Amino acid sequence: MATIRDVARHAGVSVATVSHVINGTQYVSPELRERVLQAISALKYRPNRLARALSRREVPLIALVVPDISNPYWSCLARAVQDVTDRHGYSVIVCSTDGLLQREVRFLESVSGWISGLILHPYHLTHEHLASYVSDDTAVVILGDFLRAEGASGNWDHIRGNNEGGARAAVDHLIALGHTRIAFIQGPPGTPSGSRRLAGFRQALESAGLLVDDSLLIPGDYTREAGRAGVATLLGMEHPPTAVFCANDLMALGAMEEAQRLGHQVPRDLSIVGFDDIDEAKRARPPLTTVQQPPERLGRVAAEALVERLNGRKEPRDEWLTFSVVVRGSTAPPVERRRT
Amino acid sequence: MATIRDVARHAGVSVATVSHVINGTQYVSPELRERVLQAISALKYRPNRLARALSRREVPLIALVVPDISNPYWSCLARAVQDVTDRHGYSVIVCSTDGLLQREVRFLESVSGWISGLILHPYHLTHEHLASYVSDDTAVVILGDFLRAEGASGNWDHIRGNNEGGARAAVDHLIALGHTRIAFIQGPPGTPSGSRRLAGFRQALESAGLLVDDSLLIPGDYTREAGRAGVATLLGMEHPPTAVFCANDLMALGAMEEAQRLGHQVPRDLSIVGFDDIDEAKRARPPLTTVQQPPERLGRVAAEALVERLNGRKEPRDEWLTFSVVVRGSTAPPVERRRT
DNA sequence: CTGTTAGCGCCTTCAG
DNA sequence: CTGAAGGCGCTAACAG
Repeated sequence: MATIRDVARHAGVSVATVSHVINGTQYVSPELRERVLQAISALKYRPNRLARALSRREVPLIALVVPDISNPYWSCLARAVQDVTDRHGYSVIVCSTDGLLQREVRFLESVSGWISGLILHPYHLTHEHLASYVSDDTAVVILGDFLRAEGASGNWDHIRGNNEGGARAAVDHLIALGHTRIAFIQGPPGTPSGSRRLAGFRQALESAGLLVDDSLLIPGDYTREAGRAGVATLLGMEHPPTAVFCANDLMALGAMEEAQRLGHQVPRDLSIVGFDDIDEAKRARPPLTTVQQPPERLGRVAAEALVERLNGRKEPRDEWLTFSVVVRGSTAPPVERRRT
Repeated sequence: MATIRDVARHAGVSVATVSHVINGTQYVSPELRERVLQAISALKYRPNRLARALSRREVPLIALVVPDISNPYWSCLARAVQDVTDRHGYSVIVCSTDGLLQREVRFLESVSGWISGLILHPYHLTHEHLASYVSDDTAVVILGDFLRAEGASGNWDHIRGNNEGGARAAVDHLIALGHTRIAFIQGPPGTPSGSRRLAGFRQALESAGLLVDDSLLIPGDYTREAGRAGVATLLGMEHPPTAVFCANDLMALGAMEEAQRLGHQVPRDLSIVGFDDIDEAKRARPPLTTVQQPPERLGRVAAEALVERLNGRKEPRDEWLTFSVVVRGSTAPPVERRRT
């Protein structure tokens, strides 16, 4: 590999001049510039990015850590992040942790020192982990709910949706339709978003004076298959629910497919509500009623916050994104009501 | 940030000694070693990985480029790759190109210089692109079919499955069951795997003396939704096929779901065959008959090839993985036959 | 065994 | 406007 010195020699100029024509850091006479350019292509010179980063003390790489990249919610968010950061000259390294603390930690460990910024949605990661694996000069944006220790050392941004409020609103919608026997297919146990959505579910029922039937609280993990399995369990019960709220769209979609496969009609026999509003939700048949909290927006906002911080902002930013319930075709009043 | 020099000063030793205790490159007396270790933790010293990489002339990062990370086939492969490379001290940067040449190129561009190895499954990328974006000292393993130009400069490894043979075998299975009207839901147009599987499909029909009905050649793009849409088209025809071969499992799964949703029974009314044997295939109802070419194996073999190359192997390696048809519950003789 | 020293490849003052 | 020289932080010979 040719070095900048080889180019300088070949062009008969100094390394400084070569550096200037490459980076446009200073005016160079057209003649010299031309000679340098020729030398560069003659030698197939490519600047060594490591050396450049070391010297400039900046790396054009940022990392994005999400729970499950095969979930369209996250792949969509990833794309949104890249759209923003690309424009500012940063490339993104994406990691899918599959909900495993070990992978969250391992990834941070492996990229630490190679990146100048980090966007992450922690599942199990705590404040301590973050503080110990991420150096202070790394810009950090946290996505979603995350326990921030008191007197936390990290100066990090924080962008989140309203999991509790969104869940409550979704269930309120079901209750308003007349449902009283409402099931919940949950998110992964122990995760912030999972427990907040569960809390919202409970609140909605309680403030409507309805009992929370624990047998209608089905475990899940945000995958399509969990939705399938969950709905199969529910529909096999003696007194199946008339509506089910799923902690995310992917499970709702799976639930809907499985319910239909088992010969039930949605929403006539079973109303289904999701959470997120991923792209597929509106294309499902029937289109899915869901809590809109689009990944594009979250990704964009997070990426913009990160770029700002990379550009020198110091004050931490803490932002709550709004949500709304989008009523589509997968919800309707329960059959009993209809017949009265 | 503390540097190695700060540590040396703090411990009252030379930088070389510090370097040696960090890297274990030479014996250091227990006493000094202890002093160094203390200095390190006192100063919260973390070696600068950039500087280390520059000096050692090796980067512990490799890149993996796949068409669509939200497809379980690829996320599974990614995991297999990481399992292997982790053990050898390399971290993996994954990129999903979404089948876009622009993204293939852009990613290569952005990681070039930051990685010491590369595993990729090109969709549109040509030999020239690769040669121009990847420096000669980068180890490269190519996955799948890829046109290798004559007199190619790149010294690259090549691991691939047998797309054509696998497709042919799958269709042969359908033919052996007695199907004569067989549809094909295709892969993304213009991609190597897509066209090879189509070729295999054609060959099977032709060597059985069956006509290829172009109206049964449905476009697809390896997504679940394409499978759904494709089967809906097919089942809406005047003379629907009795069997459909899908260019990958995800489409086959989508096709099966949609067929069932529309009230058809699989395999009684429609036999379905996939390609890949992803994890979900065996768990579908009915379990999917498919061409087994497991992503774990491909990922592992590719990663091992890369590591070997990183360790100095020079001769290019060119390997064809074997496949087999796994007959499960989604295929059966066509109804007409049964009744005779 | 330990310390000194010369790079790794690039950027960046700072004279001229 | 150009070039010489020092430094980014670390590793690796090579003396001692």
